[in-house]
Amino acid sequence: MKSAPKAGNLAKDIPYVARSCHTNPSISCGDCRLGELCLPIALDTSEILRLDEIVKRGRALNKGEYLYREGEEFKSIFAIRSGSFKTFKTTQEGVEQVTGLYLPGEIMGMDGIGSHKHSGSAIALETGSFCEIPFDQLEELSTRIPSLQGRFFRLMGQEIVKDQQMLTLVSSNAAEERVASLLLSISKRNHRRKLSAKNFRLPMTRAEIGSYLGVTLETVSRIFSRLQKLDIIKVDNKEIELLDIDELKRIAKVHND
Amino acid sequence: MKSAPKAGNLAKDIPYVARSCHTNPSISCGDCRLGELCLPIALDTSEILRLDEIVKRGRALNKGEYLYREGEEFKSIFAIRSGSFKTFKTTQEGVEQVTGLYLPGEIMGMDGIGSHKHSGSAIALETGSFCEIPFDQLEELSTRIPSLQGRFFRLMGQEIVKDQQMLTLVSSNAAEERVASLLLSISKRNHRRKLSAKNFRLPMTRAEIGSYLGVTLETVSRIFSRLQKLDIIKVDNKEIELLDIDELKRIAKVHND
DNA sequence: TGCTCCTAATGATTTAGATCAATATTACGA
DNA sequence: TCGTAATATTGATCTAAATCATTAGGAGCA
Repeated sequence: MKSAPKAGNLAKDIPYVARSCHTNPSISCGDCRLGELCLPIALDTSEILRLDEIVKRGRALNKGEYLYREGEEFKSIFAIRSGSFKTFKTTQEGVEQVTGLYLPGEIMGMDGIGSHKHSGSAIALETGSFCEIPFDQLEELSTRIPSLQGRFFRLMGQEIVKDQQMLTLVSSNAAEERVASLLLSISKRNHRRKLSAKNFRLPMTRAEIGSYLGVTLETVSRIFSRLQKLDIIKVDNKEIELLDIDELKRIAKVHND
Repeated sequence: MKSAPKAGNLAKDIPYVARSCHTNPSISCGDCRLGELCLPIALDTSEILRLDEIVKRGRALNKGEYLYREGEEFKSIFAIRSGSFKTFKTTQEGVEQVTGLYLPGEIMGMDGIGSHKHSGSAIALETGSFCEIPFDQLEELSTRIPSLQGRFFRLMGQEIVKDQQMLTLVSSNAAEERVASLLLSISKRNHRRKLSAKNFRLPMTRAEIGSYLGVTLETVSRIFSRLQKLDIIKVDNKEIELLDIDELKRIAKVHND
């Protein structure tokens, strides 16, 4: 068994992972290395301090624990600090429909703003942590910090564009394109966080990926196998390596960047 | 030929339609009968006057004219006053993918907020008119009128939920369900505007509907024919009559309202 | 160490909807 | 008012992906 590196006696009994920057609940927005992806961007130092006052550092959640549930009263938005989360709706037949995948630095819960109720549920796909930002306080602060208001308008606008891209992807493209696009999306988002764009662990099962992309889990599995046979990706269960990103982009019909 | 009713000599040379309330460009937000669907809701009289000052009443657009184009700099959002509009993206193969249908009282253009560029284009599906609201001025006014800020946050939240519902619809449901859902959606939105929930004119062609729903135009046509044969709807080209809304809801798998 | 559950891979078969094709209908401009 | 182009319907055929079914890996646990 490989033991985790020691870092002074502060951490005697705490598992290594719990000491990393973004799982340390005491860290402030100004010091958070996710800041540039999150809300504080566009704020100056004193403004960040004011934001800090309303942000609640949430406890870690284990896999399967809920951040919020469909139909629940909307109170807060959530900034992911570590781990990964999915959002989903449950159809009246009891089938789960995945509507989103959220990685560190991304904001969840904006689906509740329009009606004061969450339109879907959110759960942790693995152990993760988050910051909770009470929305009424964020609104109040936004009227006093115009750049925060602008930042949040833009965040919501990005969410709209993201959802529309997903709609376009699912309504017009073949299964292989959808899978390729998802892999590229995760790769890109990892890259933004200074992680490897080529190697990553899929946070979702084949069934969840399929639900998200509007195909069956068998189709997802077959496409992974096919792309592996073509030496475009390497698949080891949930570990993915992108071997030929250009070819993947060609398949996903991504022309830009 | 049936002549339009006369209404005093003000309108001597102007076609009848041009005199209706929501195509009269001089009408103010406070007097607009769409107010309750649009931005002014939640504002008091003096606040509406301030909003009025920044709203530009746009000229009427003919079918096929653009409100904005993909990639164009984002400057304003648009409130539809009359007619109908679609938003769409053009794929690199030159195929048009419809991303939205907008009816009077609804707000378009929020796709540009996140990046200051429009992520898609918007054109008139028939003669229509709109109000243009410069976004920088709306932002500025929002910091001074908290209820306006809140109203706009909620509008954006609704857009997010709407897009996610569309995603869910397209990624999980059969073609017939998608068509039934679209008919019910138009019906419901007509009803909100005090128009008939049972009879309406489809503003889109079969091809546009198909693109929006992720099916081919032939499939749309076949489903219309099938639903007509079952006496669930009556189809006369673009004129639709909903004969059995409950059955349509059953097909669309809508349980609520 | 083996047992059970969950997840993934892969093959066989079926099917919903795409594609191709041929009219029919409607809208529109000269 | 006619003629042409755009739009819609309907049929025949094809195919990508769904469905059904089996086997194989892991992970967690007694």
